Amino acid sequence: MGDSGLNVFFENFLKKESLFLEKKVLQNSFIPEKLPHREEQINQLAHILAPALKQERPSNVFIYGMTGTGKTVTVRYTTQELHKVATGRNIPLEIIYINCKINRTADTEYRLIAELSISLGRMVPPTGLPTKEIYTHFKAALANKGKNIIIILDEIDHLLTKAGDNTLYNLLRINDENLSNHVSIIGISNDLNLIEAIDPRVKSSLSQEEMIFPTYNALQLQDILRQRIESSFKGGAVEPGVIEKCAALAAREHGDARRALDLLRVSGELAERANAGTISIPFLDEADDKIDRDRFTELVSTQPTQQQLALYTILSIQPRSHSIFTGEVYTLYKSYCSKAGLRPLTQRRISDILGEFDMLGFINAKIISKGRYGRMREISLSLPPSLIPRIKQQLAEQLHL
DNA sequence: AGTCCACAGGAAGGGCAGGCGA
DNA sequence: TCGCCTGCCCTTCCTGTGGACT
Repeated sequence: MGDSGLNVFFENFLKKESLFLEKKVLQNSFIPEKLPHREEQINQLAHILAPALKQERPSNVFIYGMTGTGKTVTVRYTTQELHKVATGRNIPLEIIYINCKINRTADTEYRLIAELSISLGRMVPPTGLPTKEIYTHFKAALANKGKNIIIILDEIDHLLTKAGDNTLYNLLRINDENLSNHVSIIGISNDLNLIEAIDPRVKSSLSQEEMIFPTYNALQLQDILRQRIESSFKGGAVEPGVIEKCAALAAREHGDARRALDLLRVSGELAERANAGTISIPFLDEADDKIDRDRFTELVSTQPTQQQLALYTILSIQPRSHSIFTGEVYTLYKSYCSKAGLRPLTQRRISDILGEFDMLGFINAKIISKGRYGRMREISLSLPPSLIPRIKQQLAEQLHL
């Protein structure tokens, strides 16, 4: 495309009518005015938090549910409403939301406490101080506020794996020594197993109240989609049948509302790019592919070199249909290392990396015993098969293999 | 009943980078 | 600028273990 060609393209781009009214309605940070099929949970949470309005300390809450079951949005919605009422009546109330997964803001004890202190308006260095010191800052910041404070720890399972339950234990104990204000904690997690494994003292304290969010079924997802479509797309932009299919695709993945909204948004973008006047089912299918593809290629390309090499090793074994075990991966990994001119990591480390891959959803690792012939991980790929050649290719290029 | 394989995964610590105060 | 602290990645050394084999 020459200069003038580009020019025409941009001009046309501007002239083109968008299918979207407000795209942000489909983003998962958006908090709608109504949350269909979550009335009960909102109600329950409201009951738990209401004492804050009377300057009493609400119970800690532990919320569990799969991804896309509306945990975060329900909590944000409810606390937002609570905050509105409190502000209207001059009741001191502070609500801090922290996603323990984003930007590594809270994957260590230090960073979490630093982040909390900053949220309370106290500047602290992002690293460098002894952990004890940072608690002193945090307590000082709390003392300044002298009111009810609700801390929302989203993806708290991430905090637990990274920082350990000691962090949470220390945080939960803040109330014991600090009388001028009340700290309540809302923990949100999508991994129930992990919570079962934590220190019982932490568990009982954190889950004074427990809420479990059920997954949405296809019909409920349809309601959610209809509600969002109303304000996100122009009238008639979405063809009949798209909502139903979109809900069905998302319901296939344990009723994930986030997935449903992403699907709709991406198919809208694809339709726009193709100059189609409406969103039809083929765009939806394309979006379904694209979302998987983007998620994994992004994840793979941002892995450190050694991790990439380990993944490449697994991918290159995979075409053979027999199951793969740790030993085979490690042996082959070492040979690829010499090929790529890298010093191989120890088996111990690779073992951990395989564990990370399991967590990331690249592989499915199961520990099995072959009796006399040892105990090891049985590895199968959980990447979408259609993506494997593409990812392998991408890794080969990045690793110069 | 006991052995022993081939790892899993815990504990401790080394080395390094980034950020701090002095 | 230096020494110091911490988190992170990694190694070393270690103990634990399900079940086929003897």
